[in-house]
Amino acid sequence: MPPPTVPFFLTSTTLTPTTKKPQPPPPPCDAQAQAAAAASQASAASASYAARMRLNPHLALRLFDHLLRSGADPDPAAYALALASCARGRDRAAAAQLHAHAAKRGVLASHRRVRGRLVHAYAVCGMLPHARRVFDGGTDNDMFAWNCLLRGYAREGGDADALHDFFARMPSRDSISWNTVLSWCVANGEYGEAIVVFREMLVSQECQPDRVTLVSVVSATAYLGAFALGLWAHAYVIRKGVEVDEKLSSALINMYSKCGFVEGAVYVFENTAVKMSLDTWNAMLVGFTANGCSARALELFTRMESKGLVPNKITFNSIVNACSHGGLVDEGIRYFERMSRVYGIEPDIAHYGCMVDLFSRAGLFEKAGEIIQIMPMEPDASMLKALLGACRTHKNLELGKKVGHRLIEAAPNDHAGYVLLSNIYALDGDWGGVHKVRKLMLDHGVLKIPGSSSVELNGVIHEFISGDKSHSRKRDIYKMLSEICQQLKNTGYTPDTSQVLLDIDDEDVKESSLALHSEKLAIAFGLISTAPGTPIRVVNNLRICGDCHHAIKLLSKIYRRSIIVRDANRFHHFREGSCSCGDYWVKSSI
DNA sequence: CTAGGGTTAG
Repeated sequence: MPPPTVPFFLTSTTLTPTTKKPQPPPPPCDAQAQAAAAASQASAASASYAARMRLNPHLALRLFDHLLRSGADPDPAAYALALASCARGRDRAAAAQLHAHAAKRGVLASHRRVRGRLVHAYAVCGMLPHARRVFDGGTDNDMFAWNCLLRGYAREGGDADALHDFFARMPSRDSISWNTVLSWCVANGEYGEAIVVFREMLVSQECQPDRVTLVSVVSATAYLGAFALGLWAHAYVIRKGVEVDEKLSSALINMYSKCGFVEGAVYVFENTAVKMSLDTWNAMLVGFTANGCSARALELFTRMESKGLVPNKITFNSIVNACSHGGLVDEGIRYFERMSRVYGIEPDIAHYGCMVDLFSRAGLFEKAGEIIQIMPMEPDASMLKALLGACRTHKNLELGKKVGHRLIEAAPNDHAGYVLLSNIYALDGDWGGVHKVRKLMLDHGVLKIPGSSSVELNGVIHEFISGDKSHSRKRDIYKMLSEICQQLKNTGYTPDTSQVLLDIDDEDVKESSLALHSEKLAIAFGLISTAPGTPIRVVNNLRICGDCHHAIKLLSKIYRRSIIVRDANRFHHFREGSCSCGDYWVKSSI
């Protein structure tokens, strides 16, 4: 809801509510009379209206306006309450007006609580320079003001250096200060940094980490796929008796899911004593879906409904995707229809995208086309990507070429369209087409993203890129790699060079470029640095390529290891020569 | 009831 451009308390002379939906509890039945009463009793009375003012920001500002109009001299508490309302209603203009009043009456200089609230209001309204000026006008700022300003620096689009600088200059930091920085790290993709900051927090001994701290830390380990760190964080929670509420339990479920350890997620889900929110259920559902446990996802959905929980958009997105993954076309249609019929949720583009994915993955391209026809919006790039991927899998070359060109038009800077389209031409044996696409890609200045894979060992993350020679154990790794290649050849495996899209004519070079894919390097490293039988967990930045997928299936059998690869968006649990994805998610190399 | 919390397919 956009904030009104002019504050109510300066423009309106009546007290007719302008908000369509007053927040519960309802506003007082006779607001006008109360406001008049408030005005007549002047500042002494303002505190007695505190409770009511807190409930409704707009009313609070109107009451304050009446105080001013009556010529009263509002006390600091009245300013503080009115400013809190500005903060809640994100009312920039009102904050500025109150600032002017408070400054004129000298309240600002003498009352740090008023100053703190003003810093707060400006910070949450995205007016950092204003917040800074008010803050700098005081000499006795409290932790509240410091933390509010810190939050202002941590806002979206803020300057990271300025944030860190301000944090470092704080005279002292409490858990809220640390948590503000940690959540900034997670929100800005600085997951490794989050771990570093958390370590600094522990070392500083300034304060105890709490459940909010742990949400950020656990989430960072989830993104990194840093399983040992994630386990350590969960152990820390248990050891220190950190309270696990529904947000922390969701984060833990998410962490175990994103590390490919579904049973860990289930453990947290089933054993968390707190009342679980819909988000907790959704986290578990997403965990099952991403790990290819379609049947368990469907069961969980049934359990949700029998408990009387009301599923939301995310629930349906996830459940339709579980159907898509499991090839359960009819069930997917049923859930999609149930969403709007039973729960009144209008499908958004993501839901239509899931349906296109569901149909096209199953080879039902006419059905996928119907969805695109009936939906009230234009297909987006991700929908075209799903469709195009399926065209490749099902060798629907004619449709694939059309969709491919459309995708490149829609997302010219995304390498996915070029890669998929050139795969389609390659399948058709149309090498001229392949080269044209490659040229198009170069013309647009689109770069291939280098593949990278990481393995965690004793809490340290070892990252490899294709053909990487920088690791300290590179000699051992490459020795292992050539042993691996030999073992693979003994089983009759031949490298699948058909979709290597480099401009390479020499088959040998193509083969060796495949052999040096980052996931193979990571697995070679995993095999030589962990005890026999230990599962190897690999985190990939891209989708796994078809050749690696085939090779890793064999390796899991040859070396009797379970190998868990987290891809750009899914998991592959390799065990005894097969993969949990049922070969449904394999993509070509790039 | 003064500040800090993640999650949605491909």
